[in-house]
Amino acid sequence: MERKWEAKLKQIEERASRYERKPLSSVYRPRLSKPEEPPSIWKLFHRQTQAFNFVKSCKEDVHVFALEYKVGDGQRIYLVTTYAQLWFYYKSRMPSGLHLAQIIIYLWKQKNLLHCYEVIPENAVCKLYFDLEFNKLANPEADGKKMVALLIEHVCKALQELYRVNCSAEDVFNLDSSTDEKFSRHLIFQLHDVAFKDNVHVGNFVRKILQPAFHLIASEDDDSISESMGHGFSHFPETPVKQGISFSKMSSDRDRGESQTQNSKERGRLGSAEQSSPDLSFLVVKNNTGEKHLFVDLGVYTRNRNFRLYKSSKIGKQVALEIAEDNRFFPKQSKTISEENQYFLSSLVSNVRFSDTLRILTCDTSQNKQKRVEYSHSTNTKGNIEGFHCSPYPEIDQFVLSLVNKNGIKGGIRHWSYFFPEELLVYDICKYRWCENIGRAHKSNNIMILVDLKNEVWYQKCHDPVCKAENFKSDCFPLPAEISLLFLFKEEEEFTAAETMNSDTKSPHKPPSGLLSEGAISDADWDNGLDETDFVEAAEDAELAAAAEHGLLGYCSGEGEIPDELIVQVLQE
DNA sequence: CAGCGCTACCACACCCC
DNA sequence: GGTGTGGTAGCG
Repeated sequence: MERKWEAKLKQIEERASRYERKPLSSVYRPRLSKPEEPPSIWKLFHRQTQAFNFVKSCKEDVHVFALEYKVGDGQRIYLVTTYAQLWFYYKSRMPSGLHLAQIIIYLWKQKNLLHCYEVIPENAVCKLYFDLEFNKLANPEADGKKMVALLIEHVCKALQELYRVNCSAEDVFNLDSSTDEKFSRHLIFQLHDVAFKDNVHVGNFVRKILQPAFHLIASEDDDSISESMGHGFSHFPETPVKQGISFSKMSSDRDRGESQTQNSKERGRLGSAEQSSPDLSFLVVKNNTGEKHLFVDLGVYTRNRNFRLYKSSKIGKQVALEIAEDNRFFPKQSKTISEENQYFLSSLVSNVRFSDTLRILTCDTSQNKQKRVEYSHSTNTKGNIEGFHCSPYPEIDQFVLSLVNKNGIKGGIRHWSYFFPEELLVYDICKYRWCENIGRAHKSNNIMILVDLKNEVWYQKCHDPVCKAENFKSDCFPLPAEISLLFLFKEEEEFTAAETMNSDTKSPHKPPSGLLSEGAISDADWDNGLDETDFVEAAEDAELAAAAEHGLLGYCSGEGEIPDELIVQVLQE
């Protein structure tokens, strides 16, 4: 494979020098992609923050992926694209009807997607996921499949007890990346209309429900396992603690006869209410130095965690994540999306489908709970969220503040609530009491501003008993376009449309234009970001882009040649 | 020219018995 | 010896 690419590289270099000798003419030719087609986005960045900044500036539903590109020190670059486009290049089958130039681009992109990771953005809603592993040689008696099944059972029970969420092994996408030496799995839970607030909350949840297992590895000697189980800990203690902290805390609690700390008090209280701890001894494995560890890797719940994609391998390794033998999750059949694509989409941790009934689960640590009183967001029993001062929608907060800062009165947001089914943000306003109903400010009652995200309007109500009695609601006013969130949902539709276009069922003779054409340009565009010092390069890029327009986009006219130096440049990176 | 976000670990200072 | 801090190698 490597040799083939070296040969290809040489070929491309030769062609590049040909172009240097005989440059392309600069006749303008409009691009072929039709306006209604989804725009192509394929941008590479050296820095993660640049990639995320680009995502922010981008109207389309794009995501950040990390590509490993150098063997050894795990160096990564960041790709921003849509799920649909990524899948187009990612899937192994070569689409028919491509020109040579397009095939080269296709192959280049595909080669660079072999070691591809999803970046799970911090503060982004995501699925529940697990990274599981143990060394087979150090644990000859361990039955990996059985351990996975027991873990899933335990997690489902916990979801039911803590959040009243129903699920089973059929909702768990089970991916295998095992080798002869290592048992390795990824589990991605496909909960219906339920997701976690972000992956830090997922981590808190996982630590919380695995806490009974921490005692088992905290003990130095092997035979104290059964003894340390009998302390009456609850199934899912109130205060999830970090693994590292919990070790020392637990052991010191035990040493002191366990009574003083708040933690142990809580455990005692809850412990008496619950039955004895579940037996999580199946989670304890040994590493190659013989130390006890958990089967569950707790290090994968950090901010912007890179999580390897379905069908990707680590650089320098052969084994990719594939559907496990004992996987029991099967995506819904779709006419427009291939089964493989469905699996791919299901494997993405931050690919959460929005719906009217989406419930966002949270799980805080005890430390964060204190902070939360100050910043205050909380999920009530219905799964709606509320808080003080600022909502998760800063743009809307700003807009609401602009409404209540008028005529020298400085209004503020006292409290907000978000109602999922209605997609309604309710702001309790302070200091600004102007009421449309009475045409003046109330003397002692506050008003509310309601933002209806579904219908993209806002209106005013108030707490005054008289206004309330007549169920007063002001006229609706449209939200300013820039804060309208409808695009979010529109994009869901667009995304589906894009899927349809790129699906395997599409006419084999028509390559998804737009994807290839613009992608070719963006490839060279190692986004220099806002680095003005690079204008020389930028000028070169512009030339190359022009070249690309002549060559690559000509898949109908058939005269196209690849803007080679561009690809050579990228390949050499 | 160019990854990121941690945790475990170590060295050291400071404190108290 | 216990505890807190600050810097860093190295893991995931």
